[in-house]
Amino acid sequence: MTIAITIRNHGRVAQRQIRNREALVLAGYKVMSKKGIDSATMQEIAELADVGAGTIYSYFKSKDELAIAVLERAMLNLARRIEAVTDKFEDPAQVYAFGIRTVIEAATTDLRWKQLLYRSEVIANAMFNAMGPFAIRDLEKATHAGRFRVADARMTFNMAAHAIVGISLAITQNIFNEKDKDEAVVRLLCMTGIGEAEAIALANRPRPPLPSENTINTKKLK
Amino acid sequence: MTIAITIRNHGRVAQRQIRNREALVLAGYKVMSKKGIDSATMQEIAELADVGAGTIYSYFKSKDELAIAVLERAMLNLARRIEAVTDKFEDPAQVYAFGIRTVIEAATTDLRWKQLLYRSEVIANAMFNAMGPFAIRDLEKATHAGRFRVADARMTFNMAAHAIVGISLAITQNIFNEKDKDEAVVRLLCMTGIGEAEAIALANRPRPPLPSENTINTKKLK
DNA sequence: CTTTAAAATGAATGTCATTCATTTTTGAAT
DNA sequence: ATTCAAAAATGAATGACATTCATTTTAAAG
Repeated sequence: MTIAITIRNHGRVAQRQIRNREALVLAGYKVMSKKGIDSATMQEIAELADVGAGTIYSYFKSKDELAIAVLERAMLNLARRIEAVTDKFEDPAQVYAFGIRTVIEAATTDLRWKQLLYRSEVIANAMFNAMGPFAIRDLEKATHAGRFRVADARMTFNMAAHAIVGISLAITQNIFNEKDKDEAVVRLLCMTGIGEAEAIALANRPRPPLPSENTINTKKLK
Repeated sequence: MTIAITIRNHGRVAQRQIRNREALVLAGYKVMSKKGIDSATMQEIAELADVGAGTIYSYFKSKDELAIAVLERAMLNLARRIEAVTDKFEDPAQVYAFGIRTVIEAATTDLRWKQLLYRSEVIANAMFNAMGPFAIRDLEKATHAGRFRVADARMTFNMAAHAIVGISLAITQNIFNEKDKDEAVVRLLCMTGIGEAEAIALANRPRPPLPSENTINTKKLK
């Protein structure tokens, strides 16, 4: 009897927490993507979420932890949109190539992402955590199919994530040109051990358009 | 007459400024490499340099600008020590390989570097600025010699710098193992377009020891 | 010995992230 | 309905710094 009650209670609390947590992540995303992570104040985020300033700290240990959740949410969302397109691809190598290219495109084009790039170790880690499961799977598939030569897919994507954030940041700061994105993709593909010629061929394949943002594909990773 | 006076005066002032600026960078390096960039306070740096807190701001616009100067100093120092060894190498590809490997080693082994890794976009940019002239030259030489296949050496090293910082940070956080450094070097070499087999061969060449830290080689880059 | 402009100074300011003593809400139990 | 203890929420207060700026110090030049 007591057990049943406790369980029901726990269920309720957990549900409410999740609802509020998501509201906070959403508010955090809105403020941080408008002003940048550093300039976003906890006060403003709390106001937008319509909670007290202290409340955020019941859900996140620190502002950085909130930022991580915000970034992972954004990354996961993009990963799913990518997945919806690459689902139909034959060549696993092309799946990876499309993913990389699309992320660079988003990071350098979307004003909201630009604001988040500054703290690059945070965003690269979020990318690794949220997109890693997809990217690592693709790297392994492609290696298995003999297309790539990757000994440690996890490491390869970890390094790729940092390189992607770095080059995206440099492009938004006009250190490199918009046109240089193709060459950036080639270098990232080279990291898979296929050599330059093959990387160029892969980078030049045509890319289908991405589904719109609010098409939230909740399908699980298999 | 007036002109002569002005010039002499300017010369003096400039000389003094340089001396103090370097003292500040040195103090900044000492404090930041002990406590980390964020935990280092301007107050403590000023005290160590024996100047007032406000004085730092005559030389650096912000704490971040000081951090950049600190990091570039450390990078340039390491670049010169690397240069002293690779001077004698025959294969330009090996010069690049040695440089990469040595930087990863320093970043993951030296306690002072570990403290600085956290702000990865700052350190990656410092690496790009301070070591870039050397690394880009090596990439171009190796490409010219037909060893590498790099279309844009600047971009390749920009991305490599971010990947190096990223993987070094991950190793210090035990996300990856000390032993994984070899594979990291292989991936960075793959970025040059040579393919995995050749990258592995290059990464496995024996490495001579680095000259000690206080051997300040001021020889210019030619 | 003045004058003057450049440098240095460090107390004061302002901006948050974070904390924590109170208040409010919740939901089972009676 | 009412009570009650635990869980959440609250937001004013705190503390930690980066940065500023009105003043003081320094030093070159005449």
